[in-house]
Amino acid sequence: MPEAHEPASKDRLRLWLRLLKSTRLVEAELRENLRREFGATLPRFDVMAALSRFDGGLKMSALSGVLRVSNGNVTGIVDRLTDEGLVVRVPVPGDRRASLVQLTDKGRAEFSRQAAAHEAWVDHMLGSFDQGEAVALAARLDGLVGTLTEEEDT
Amino acid sequence: MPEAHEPASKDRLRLWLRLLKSTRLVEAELRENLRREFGATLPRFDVMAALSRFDGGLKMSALSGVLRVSNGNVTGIVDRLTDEGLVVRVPVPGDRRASLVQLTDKGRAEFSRQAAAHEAWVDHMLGSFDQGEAVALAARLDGLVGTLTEEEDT
DNA sequence: CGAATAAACTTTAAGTATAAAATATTTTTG
DNA sequence: CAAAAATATTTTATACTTAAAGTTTATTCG
Repeated sequence: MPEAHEPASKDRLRLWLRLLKSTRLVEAELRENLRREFGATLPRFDVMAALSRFDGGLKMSALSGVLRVSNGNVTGIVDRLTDEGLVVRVPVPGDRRASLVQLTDKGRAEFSRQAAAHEAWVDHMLGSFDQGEAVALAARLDGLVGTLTEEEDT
Repeated sequence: MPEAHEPASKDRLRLWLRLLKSTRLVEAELRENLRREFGATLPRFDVMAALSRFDGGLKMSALSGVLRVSNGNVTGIVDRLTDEGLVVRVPVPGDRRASLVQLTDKGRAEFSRQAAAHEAWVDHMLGSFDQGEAVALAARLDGLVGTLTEEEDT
């Protein structure tokens, strides 16, 4: 009796566990580096990164949508960034419920230092992927993101 | 003047962002499913999964090592699993500092239900990877995990 | 033996995270 | 126009997370 193949589900599970483990390793290292080099955290970096991609700033709800974290969560992170003078909440004319979060000059300067270091850390950690492999795998994962986000909107 | 190639670091950064986004999407879905179907959470599932792989149980420190989370973190999760009657802390003969965490019968039964559902969810979400692709990518990521963990131990 | 060191855990403080409820403000509609 | 529904955000309650400090117990070694 020939050996049965393992079901594909087992291999997909293994793939998921590897994906999770590598992501967590990289994330932990980035988190630690941000803390050590800048006294910053990953969530704060993520918020600043999102704001730096949108001139004019983002509303709280847009921010939580882009980052895919809950509304209440963003409130706290923006509060702390505000305390540190890196972002400001600007009232939205015509809608007194909403506010626009923007990077301050200080925030922009700080973010560009952090972003440069961040890119270098990632480049080093993923150095075993040559450029072609990086492009190909990124595209493949983009496909996955596509199927996952379509489904969710159903 | 010919267009300069983008530096590899940009492509590695893009790869990292995709990796992060796909992992978070899958993780969020698993978290939500665990909550909805079992009233459970991912950290609790992870602890039970680790315990189920080691008959005889694990010491707190071993658990935090396997899961790569801090000591103090494991304390809280095990506390809650204990309250729910899914695990127990058994004293280690000869070392009154340590204790061995073990799944109870109830914990084992509960975990096997959750694990089956978990595998099916992952299989569905990663369904766009055929078996060969899953095996190949898992191997590639295993290599990445290797380089990342070597470095850290330096 | 006894002091110093190490090991196993827990506690604490601060930050991050979610879901759900509460608040305030628009917009829609009967 | 006023009641109802929808939006934008904050608050609350609970859980997870880490780093650092603290407690208790074991081990080492002078």
